[in-house]
Amino acid sequence: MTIYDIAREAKVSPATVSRVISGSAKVKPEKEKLIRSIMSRNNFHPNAIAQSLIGGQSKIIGLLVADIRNPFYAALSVECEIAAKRADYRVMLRNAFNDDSIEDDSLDMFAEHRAGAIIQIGCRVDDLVGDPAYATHINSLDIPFVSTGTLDGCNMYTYGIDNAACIDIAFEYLRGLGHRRIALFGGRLRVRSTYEKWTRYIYLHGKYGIPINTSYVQESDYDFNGGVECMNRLLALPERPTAVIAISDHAAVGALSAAHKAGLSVPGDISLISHDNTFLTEITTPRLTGIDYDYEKLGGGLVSTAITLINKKEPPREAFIAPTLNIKDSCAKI
Amino acid sequence: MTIYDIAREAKVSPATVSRVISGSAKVKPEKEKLIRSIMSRNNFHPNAIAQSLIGGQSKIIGLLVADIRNPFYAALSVECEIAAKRADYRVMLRNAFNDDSIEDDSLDMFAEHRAGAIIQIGCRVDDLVGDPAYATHINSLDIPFVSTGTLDGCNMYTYGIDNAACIDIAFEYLRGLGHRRIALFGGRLRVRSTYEKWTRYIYLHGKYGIPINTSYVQESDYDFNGGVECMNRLLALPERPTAVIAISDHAAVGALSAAHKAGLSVPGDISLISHDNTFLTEITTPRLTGIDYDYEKLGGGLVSTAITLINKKEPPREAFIAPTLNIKDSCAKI
DNA sequence: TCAGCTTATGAAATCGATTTCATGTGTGAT
DNA sequence: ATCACACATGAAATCGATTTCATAAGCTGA
Repeated sequence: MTIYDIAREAKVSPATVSRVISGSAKVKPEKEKLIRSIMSRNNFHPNAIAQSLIGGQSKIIGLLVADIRNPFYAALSVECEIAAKRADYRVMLRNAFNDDSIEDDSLDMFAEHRAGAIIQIGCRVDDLVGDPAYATHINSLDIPFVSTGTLDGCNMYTYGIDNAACIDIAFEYLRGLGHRRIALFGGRLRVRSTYEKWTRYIYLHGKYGIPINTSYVQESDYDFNGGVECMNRLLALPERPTAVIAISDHAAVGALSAAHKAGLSVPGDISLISHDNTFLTEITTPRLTGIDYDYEKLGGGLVSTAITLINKKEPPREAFIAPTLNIKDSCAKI
Repeated sequence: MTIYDIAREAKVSPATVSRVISGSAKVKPEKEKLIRSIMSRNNFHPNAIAQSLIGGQSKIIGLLVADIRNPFYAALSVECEIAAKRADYRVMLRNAFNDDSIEDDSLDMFAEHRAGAIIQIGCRVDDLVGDPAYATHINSLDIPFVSTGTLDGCNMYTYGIDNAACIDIAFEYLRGLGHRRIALFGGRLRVRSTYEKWTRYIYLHGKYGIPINTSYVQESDYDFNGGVECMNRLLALPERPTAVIAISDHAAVGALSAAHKAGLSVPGDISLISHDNTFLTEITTPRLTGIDYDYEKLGGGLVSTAITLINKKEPPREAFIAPTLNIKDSCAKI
């Protein structure tokens, strides 16, 4: 069933059918009614491929995430999908698994499908020291590129999270509860968002005249075992912290588990504050207090930036949403 | 950059360039070398849209899941994506969120993009009493349809999990540990997979002459709170079970939390066995023993069934993979 | 009633690759 | 030397929608 079949049945030209579908020009009401009835009777759906071919691009947004099994990416990708749908776009999802070749391959795949825009969350766009080859690759595609992160030398747009504000909120909250020995863990400093958090963490120590204990910053993978390892190292210190800031929920859950295993109570013996506020924070005991993001706003912002670019308008180069504090049960006064 | 540009530069016809790209016919080695060098120098990628238009269908498999934020669906969709890529197909993902209208809309969207096949996991294909309208909708698309579940009246193929075997394994394991008062919870009986588990659960009671306590089957949503509620109900019974089988990890985590809150030790006071073996089973204390699936095989089977159908071959109407037991720390001898 | 407009519509080109069909070239057999 | 056949290649049609351009029909006002 194509517009030609419909045109024949309605005794009009394919052009007229097309005009009814796209609403690009007026068609006599009786004809329109007839065409619409034939379309619905035959359950006709216009061929998106043919539409894309003539339009030069498809109504697809390529979405490249590090790993959808990570609840943070899952939550964000769902919001992107919903926002895209509202604008009549679809999402083509790929997982990069921190594998550079998959990342490159995904870009090419999006290009082959003539994606209108590409959104990337995680992997090489998060590196503090960007890979120039990857930036060149992205630039060569000539497809609008949007990310929560930044890649130097790349013609891209950022819609992300204010990382410094995350630490401000967490730090001030813990300080208000009386904590002075505060640790930061569960990420890699070579990742820009983590580096920015670390920078702010140091800055705040200076601001309040709190001496810095270099052992209080512990690097690890962003997962359960990373959290376990960091917490074990922190607990082994001669003067252990009274509060810890985890950079991801996944690592926070590991840290909580390690604390429990060491016989410590959270928040009785040590306070724990996390980032991301995924469902993981609800399934632990105690539930995890943490930095929360407006996922709908973040996903919506990424998508609307992408669509603005598709429409040849100029969105802000950079935008950062303000995080909030979601107080649950894992922090206490000292 | 199109095949015409390349043809002009190589002083050949577009047809020859196409033959090099698709390998559909022999081209003189020198010409082929020249064409390839021009393609790579210009970073050329064939327009997948044009290829799809002439081919009548795209190399896209539509993947419809209930909610990617559920770790079970995330794990499975990742495997589908990997398997699809191996066959040079891409996945277009949609979340249905148990909303019938989104489910219908997703089918239409896949049809508009001329997906070669559709794979659905969860939602209406899991209903014990299928929706005939949905079956009609699927049939009308004339696109191969594959699912882990079954929908009566629908021309579809099933590649799923042997649900009865799941219960066999869990039940036998608990029986071997000495348990006789075994509960089943964390799902809805109107969902076929859950119903099949429940049926087998009853059957096994008959087989071993164990009296059935109807309060030992507790229905709930497949999430944390569902698990909490079920466990609270089970613990309030005059004769509470010594072991419980959860139908999903998410509910199991809730049940564990509720047991802890009630001051019970797992597995000291009550044994807990789960299904899915997602990463959630690793982040609880104790880690959860449970029924495990070979996700790679399951995802691969769904995709290869789909691709077999795309290639006009006939795969098995139904196939079920055998689950296994993954013993961790949440079950003990009575 | 007719010039001058607006409005509705169809014919045909277009997007970029694939594929069929026809043709020209080269090879080997007789 | 000639015929037959394999092989490489180009011209042109094709997929299904959109869009431009031209034209016919309908309307307005002098």
